[in-house]
Order: sequence, then structure tokens, then C-alpha cells
Amino acid sequence: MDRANFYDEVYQVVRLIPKGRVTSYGAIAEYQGTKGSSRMVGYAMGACGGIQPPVPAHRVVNRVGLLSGKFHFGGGTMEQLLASEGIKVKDNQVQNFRELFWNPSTELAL
DNA sequence: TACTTGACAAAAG
DNA sequence: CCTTTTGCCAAGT
Repeated sequence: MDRANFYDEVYQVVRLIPKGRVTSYGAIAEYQGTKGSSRMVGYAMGACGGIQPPVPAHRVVNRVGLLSGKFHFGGGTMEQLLASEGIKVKDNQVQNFRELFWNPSTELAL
């Protein structure tokens, strides 16, 4: 893959996340072959503002299902969007995260 | 070209 | 179980 646009790669995967599902930064990073760049995934999310089509960054959480970036998204918006997709969020954490978890390396890998 | 930063992750104390 | 430390990589300055 051409990682000239590392961010773009991340955005593409994030857009592929099924509605009502969530994934982790590390999972995306691992799918891209750069497990160590899990931080970059989140960093990329920070730059997702204003891009087209919109990136469902609200479906991306940390490894424990914690909405680590809800404050960056717009405090409250993230939970609202997740709730709209049927995802239960309690104390900034996705409930039943383990079942809702969508691993691109497994679901998307061919 | 070098140093700093970051919406993370896993291990150790 | 909670806090602290280390690793990791890319982008910005």
C-alpha cells in the first residue's frame, strides 16, 4: 500500500467501520502494519476535521473502549453519535465494547 | 536534519 | 487495581 498519506489510509479504514460498531486505534494501526503508530491513528483523527467525506471518528476509541478523544471531537457529540447508532456509553466508555469491537484485520482482511 | 508532540498500547511496580 | 515507565512511528516546528 502506498502510505504516502498515512492519514488518508486511516480515514479510509475508519469510514469502513460498520454502523453500530467500534474499533481501536491500535487495531487500525495494526491493520496498516504499523502497530507502533497507534498514536498516529489518533493523531490523524485530530486532523480529520473538515475532510470529505466525514470520518466517523466517534467509532474509534482506545483499547478499552474509552472515548479518549471525545473532548477533541466536541465534548458530548461523540457520545451522542454513538448512542444514535445503538452503542451504549457509560462514563466515557463503550459498554459491551468487546462485542461491538470491529477488527479490520479480521473483518476486512482478505 | 534534529527535537518535540501525541484522540495509544503493553508491561512493570 | 492503580500508577508509572517504555516502546513505537509519523508529522510539525
